Amino acid sequence: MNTQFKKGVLELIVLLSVNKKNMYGYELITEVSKIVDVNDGTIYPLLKRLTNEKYFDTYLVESNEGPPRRYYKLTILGEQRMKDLLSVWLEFSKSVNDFIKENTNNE
Amino acid sequence: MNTQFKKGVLELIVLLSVNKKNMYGYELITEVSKIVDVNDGTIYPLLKRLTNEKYFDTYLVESNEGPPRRYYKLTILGEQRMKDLLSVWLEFSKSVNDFIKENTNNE
DNA sequence: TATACTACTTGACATAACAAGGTAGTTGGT
DNA sequence: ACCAACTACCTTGTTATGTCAAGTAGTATA
Repeated sequence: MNTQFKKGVLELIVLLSVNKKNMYGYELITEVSKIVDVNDGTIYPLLKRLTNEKYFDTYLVESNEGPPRRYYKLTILGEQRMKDLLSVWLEFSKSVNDFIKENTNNE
Repeated sequence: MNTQFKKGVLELIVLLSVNKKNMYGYELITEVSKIVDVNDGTIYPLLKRLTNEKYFDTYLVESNEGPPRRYYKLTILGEQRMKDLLSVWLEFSKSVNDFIKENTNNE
Protein backbone atom coordinates (compact mmCIF):
# COMPACT_ATOMS: atom_id res chain seq x y z
CA MET A 1 0.00 0.00 0.00
CA ASN A 2 1.28 3.40 -0.99
CA THR A 3 0.64 6.12 1.57
CA GLN A 4 0.77 8.84 -1.03
CA PHE A 5 -2.07 7.42 -3.09
CA LYS A 6 -4.39 7.83 -0.12
CA LYS A 7 -3.90 11.56 0.12
CA GLY A 8 -7.24 13.18 -0.44
CA VAL A 9 -8.96 9.89 -1.19
CA LEU A 10 -9.57 9.04 2.45
CA GLU A 11 -11.63 12.20 2.73
CA LEU A 12 -13.77 11.08 -0.20
CA ILE A 13 -14.25 7.58 1.21
CA VAL A 14 -15.27 9.00 4.57
CA LEU A 15 -17.72 11.43 3.01
CA LEU A 16 -19.30 8.70 0.89
CA SER A 17 -19.59 6.36 3.87
CA VAL A 18 -21.29 8.92 6.06
CA ASN A 19 -23.54 9.92 3.20
CA LYS A 20 -24.86 6.38 2.97
CA LYS A 21 -25.46 6.14 6.68
CA ASN A 22 -24.61 8.20 9.72
CA MET A 23 -21.68 6.59 11.48
CA TYR A 24 -19.50 6.89 14.54
CA GLY A 25 -15.72 7.00 14.40
CA TYR A 26 -14.91 3.46 15.32
CA GLU A 27 -17.49 2.12 12.89
CA LEU A 28 -16.05 4.30 10.16
CA ILE A 29 -12.58 2.98 10.80
CA THR A 30 -13.66 -0.61 10.28
CA GLU A 31 -15.63 0.46 7.23
CA VAL A 32 -12.77 2.35 5.61
CA SER A 33 -10.33 -0.44 6.46
CA LYS A 34 -12.23 -2.76 4.14
CA ILE A 35 -11.06 -0.64 1.22
CA VAL A 36 -7.68 0.71 2.30
CA ASP A 37 -5.44 0.27 5.31
CA VAL A 38 -5.86 3.10 7.76
CA ASN A 39 -4.73 4.05 11.17
CA ASP A 40 -7.23 5.31 13.75
CA GLY A 41 -4.83 8.18 14.38
CA THR A 42 -5.56 9.23 10.83
CA ILE A 43 -9.35 9.02 10.90
CA TYR A 44 -10.13 10.89 14.10
CA PRO A 45 -8.21 14.01 13.12
CA LEU A 46 -9.83 13.82 9.68
CA LEU A 47 -13.30 13.70 11.23
CA LYS A 48 -12.40 16.66 13.39
CA ARG A 49 -11.19 18.64 10.39
CA LEU A 50 -14.27 17.82 8.35
CA THR A 51 -16.47 18.86 11.26
CA ASN A 52 -14.59 22.14 11.65
CA GLU A 53 -15.08 22.75 7.95
CA LYS A 54 -18.85 22.33 8.45
CA TYR A 55 -19.12 19.21 6.35
CA PHE A 56 -20.38 17.23 9.32
CA ASP A 57 -22.81 17.74 12.16
CA THR A 58 -22.33 15.44 15.12
CA TYR A 59 -24.45 14.05 17.92
CA LEU A 60 -23.90 11.61 20.77
CA VAL A 61 -25.77 8.37 21.30
CA GLU A 62 -25.57 6.27 24.44
CA SER A 63 -24.09 2.84 24.00
CA ASN A 64 -24.36 -0.25 26.15
CA GLU A 65 -21.00 -1.46 24.95
CA GLY A 66 -18.84 1.44 25.97
CA PRO A 67 -18.80 5.22 26.16
CA PRO A 68 -21.30 7.24 24.13
CA ARG A 69 -20.69 7.17 20.40
CA ARG A 70 -20.24 10.34 18.43
CA TYR A 71 -22.16 10.06 15.20
CA TYR A 72 -21.32 12.06 12.10
CA LYS A 73 -23.93 13.31 9.70
CA LEU A 74 -23.38 15.11 6.40
CA THR A 75 -24.45 18.73 6.16
CA ILE A 76 -25.69 20.30 2.92
CA LEU A 77 -22.20 21.70 2.52
CA GLY A 78 -20.74 18.26 3.11
CA GLU A 79 -22.97 16.77 0.47
CA GLN A 80 -21.75 19.37 -1.97
CA ARG A 81 -18.16 18.72 -0.99
CA MET A 82 -18.71 15.01 -1.51
CA LYS A 83 -20.15 15.54 -4.98
CA ASP A 84 -17.36 17.88 -5.98
CA LEU A 85 -14.61 15.62 -4.69
CA LEU A 86 -16.27 12.65 -6.31
CA SER A 87 -16.37 14.18 -9.75
CA VAL A 88 -12.80 15.42 -9.49
CA TRP A 89 -11.65 11.96 -8.42
CA LEU A 90 -13.58 10.23 -11.19
CA GLU A 91 -12.13 12.50 -13.81
CA PHE A 92 -8.65 12.25 -12.37
CA SER A 93 -8.56 8.48 -12.08
CA LYS A 94 -10.00 8.14 -15.57
CA SER A 95 -7.30 10.35 -17.13
CA VAL A 96 -4.60 8.45 -15.35
CA ASN A 97 -6.01 5.07 -16.28
CA ASP A 98 -6.51 6.12 -19.89
CA PHE A 99 -2.91 7.28 -19.98
CA ILE A 100 -1.79 3.94 -18.56
CA LYS A 101 -3.69 2.06 -21.24
CA GLU A 102 -2.05 4.12 -23.95
CA ASN A 103 1.39 3.70 -22.47
CA THR A 104 1.57 0.05 -21.64
CA ASN A 105 1.79 -2.80 -24.09
CA ASN A 106 -0.11 -5.22 -21.91
CA GLU A 107 2.56 -7.79 -21.18
CA MET B 1 -7.75 19.89 -9.78
CA ASN B 2 -7.02 18.43 -6.38
CA THR B 3 -3.37 18.53 -5.36
CA GLN B 4 -3.76 15.66 -2.94
CA PHE B 5 -4.96 13.20 -5.53
CA LYS B 6 -1.71 13.63 -7.42
CA LYS B 7 0.46 12.49 -4.53
CA GLY B 8 2.46 9.54 -5.77
CA VAL B 9 0.68 9.38 -9.09
CA LEU B 10 2.98 11.89 -10.78
CA GLU B 11 5.86 9.54 -10.12
CA LEU B 12 4.02 6.77 -11.92
CA ILE B 13 3.16 8.99 -14.87
CA VAL B 14 6.77 10.12 -15.18
CA LEU B 15 8.09 6.57 -15.01
CA LEU B 16 5.64 5.40 -17.66
CA SER B 17 6.51 8.31 -19.94
CA VAL B 18 10.23 7.77 -19.74
CA ASN B 19 9.73 4.05 -20.21
CA LYS B 20 8.06 4.71 -23.51
CA LYS B 21 10.78 7.06 -24.70
CA ASN B 22 13.79 8.78 -23.15
CA MET B 23 12.86 12.38 -22.41
CA TYR B 24 14.28 15.60 -21.06
CA GLY B 25 12.68 17.61 -18.27
CA TYR B 26 11.00 20.31 -20.26
CA GLU B 27 9.56 17.76 -22.68
CA LEU B 28 8.29 15.68 -19.79
CA ILE B 29 6.55 18.69 -18.32
CA THR B 30 4.54 19.31 -21.49
CA GLU B 31 3.84 15.59 -21.74
CA VAL B 32 2.60 15.23 -18.17
CA SER B 33 0.59 18.45 -18.47
CA LYS B 34 -1.61 16.79 -21.06
CA ILE B 35 -2.91 14.47 -18.36
CA VAL B 36 -2.77 16.55 -15.19
CA ASP B 37 -1.80 20.11 -14.35
CA VAL B 38 1.75 20.26 -13.06
CA ASN B 39 4.22 22.86 -12.08
CA ASP B 40 7.79 22.63 -13.37
CA GLY B 41 8.92 23.19 -9.80
CA THR B 42 7.29 19.85 -9.05
CA ILE B 43 8.80 17.85 -11.89
CA TYR B 44 12.46 18.83 -11.60
CA PRO B 45 12.79 17.83 -7.96
CA LEU B 46 10.93 14.61 -8.75
CA LEU B 47 13.39 13.78 -11.53
CA LYS B 48 16.25 14.48 -9.19
CA ARG B 49 14.83 12.21 -6.52
CA LEU B 50 14.18 9.41 -9.00
CA THR B 51 17.72 9.75 -10.29
CA ASN B 52 19.15 9.64 -6.75
CA GLU B 53 17.12 6.51 -6.14
CA LYS B 54 18.77 4.92 -9.20
CA TYR B 55 15.58 4.68 -11.20
CA PHE B 56 17.01 6.93 -13.90
CA ASP B 57 20.29 7.34 -15.72
CA THR B 58 20.82 10.73 -17.34
CA TYR B 59 22.83 12.22 -20.18
CA LEU B 60 23.13 15.63 -21.81
CA VAL B 61 22.36 16.43 -25.43
CA GLU B 62 23.16 19.75 -27.15
CA SER B 63 20.20 21.68 -28.45
CA ASN B 64 20.04 24.40 -31.09
CA GLU B 65 16.98 25.91 -29.46
CA GLY B 66 18.43 26.68 -26.05
CA PRO B 67 20.66 25.21 -23.38
CA PRO B 68 21.60 21.50 -23.38
CA ARG B 69 18.88 19.07 -22.53
CA ARG B 70 19.21 16.52 -19.76
CA TYR B 71 17.66 13.26 -20.88
CA TYR B 72 16.34 10.63 -18.50
CA LYS B 73 16.46 6.91 -19.16
CA LEU B 74 14.95 4.13 -17.07
CA THR B 75 17.31 1.73 -15.31
CA ILE B 76 16.43 -1.91 -14.63
CA LEU B 77 15.59 -0.81 -11.11
CA GLY B 78 13.40 1.94 -12.49
CA GLU B 79 11.53 -0.51 -14.67
CA GLN B 80 10.85 -2.65 -11.63
CA ARG B 81 9.70 0.38 -9.67
CA MET B 82 7.39 1.33 -12.52
CA LYS B 83 5.80 -2.12 -12.59
CA ASP B 84 5.38 -2.22 -8.83
CA LEU B 85 3.88 1.24 -8.61
CA LEU B 86 1.62 0.47 -11.54
CA SER B 87 0.14 -2.61 -9.99
CA VAL B 88 -0.34 -0.88 -6.63
CA TRP B 89 -2.08 2.02 -8.35
CA LEU B 90 -4.30 -0.24 -10.43
CA GLU B 91 -5.40 -2.17 -7.39
CA PHE B 92 -5.89 0.97 -5.34
CA SER B 93 -7.94 2.83 -7.94
CA LYS B 94 -10.03 -0.24 -8.57
CA SER B 95 -10.92 -0.68 -4.88
CA VAL B 96 -11.82 2.97 -4.59
CA ASN B 97 -13.91 2.94 -7.75
CA ASP B 98 -15.67 -0.27 -6.75
CA PHE B 99 -16.46 1.29 -3.41
CA ILE B 100 -17.85 4.34 -5.16
CA LYS B 101 -20.11 2.21 -7.34
CA GLU B 102 -21.47 0.43 -4.30
CA ASN B 103 -22.04 3.64 -2.42
CA THR B 104 -23.67 5.92 -4.94
CA ASN B 105 -27.16 5.64 -6.35
CA ASN B 106 -26.16 7.03 -9.70
CA GLU B 107 -28.06 10.31 -9.70
C1' DT C 1 -9.52 -8.90 37.34
C1' DA C 2 -8.79 -8.81 32.60
C1' DT C 3 -10.22 -8.11 28.06
C1' DA C 4 -12.77 -6.07 24.41
C1' DC C 5 -15.14 -2.33 22.71
C1' DT C 6 -15.34 2.64 22.10
C1' DA C 7 -13.71 7.56 21.78
C1' DC C 8 -10.33 10.81 21.48
C1' DT C 9 -5.70 13.60 21.72
C1' DT C 10 -0.89 14.76 21.17
C1' DG C 11 3.57 15.32 19.04
C1' DA C 12 7.21 14.04 16.15
C1' DC C 13 7.82 12.65 11.55
C1' DA C 14 7.79 11.75 6.29
C1' DT C 15 6.44 12.88 1.82
C1' DA C 16 5.16 15.28 -2.15
C1' DA C 17 3.25 19.17 -4.55
C1' DC C 18 3.16 24.23 -5.12
C1' DA C 19 4.62 29.09 -5.75
C1' DA C 20 7.95 32.06 -6.66
C1' DG C 21 12.26 33.02 -7.76
C1' DG C 22 16.79 32.57 -10.23
C1' DT C 23 20.18 31.28 -14.17
C1' DA C 24 21.26 30.94 -18.96
C1' DG C 25 21.23 29.95 -24.17
C1' DT C 26 18.75 31.07 -28.74
C1' DT C 27 15.93 33.59 -31.92
C1' DG C 28 13.66 37.43 -33.87
C1' DG C 29 12.04 42.19 -33.87
C1' DT C 30 13.20 47.20 -33.63
C1' DA D 1 22.90 46.84 -29.89
C1' DC D 2 18.91 45.78 -27.10
C1' DC D 3 15.00 43.46 -25.46
C1' DA D 4 11.31 40.11 -25.40
C1' DA D 5 9.93 35.47 -25.85
C1' DC D 6 10.83 30.91 -25.74
C1' DT D 7 13.55 27.07 -24.31
C1' DA D 8 15.70 24.73 -20.51
C1' DC D 9 17.23 23.84 -15.87
C1' DC D 10 17.12 24.28 -10.97
C1' DT D 11 16.38 25.80 -5.81
C1' DT D 12 14.00 27.40 -1.73
C1' DG D 13 10.37 27.81 1.58
C1' DT D 14 5.60 26.69 2.54
C1' DT D 15 1.62 23.75 3.03
C1' DA D 16 -1.28 19.65 3.33
C1' DT D 17 -2.09 15.16 4.65
C1' DG D 18 -1.20 10.80 6.43
C1' DT D 19 1.71 7.72 9.86
C1' DC D 20 3.19 6.07 14.13
C1' DA D 21 3.37 5.61 18.95
C1' DA D 22 1.74 6.68 23.03
C1' DG D 23 -1.56 7.96 26.23
C1' DT D 24 -6.38 8.88 28.57
C1' DA D 25 -10.81 7.24 29.75
C1' DG D 26 -15.40 4.96 30.06
C1' DT D 27 -18.57 0.52 29.87
C1' DA D 28 -19.67 -4.31 29.62
C1' DT D 29 -18.80 -9.05 30.06
C1' DA D 30 -16.38 -13.30 31.18
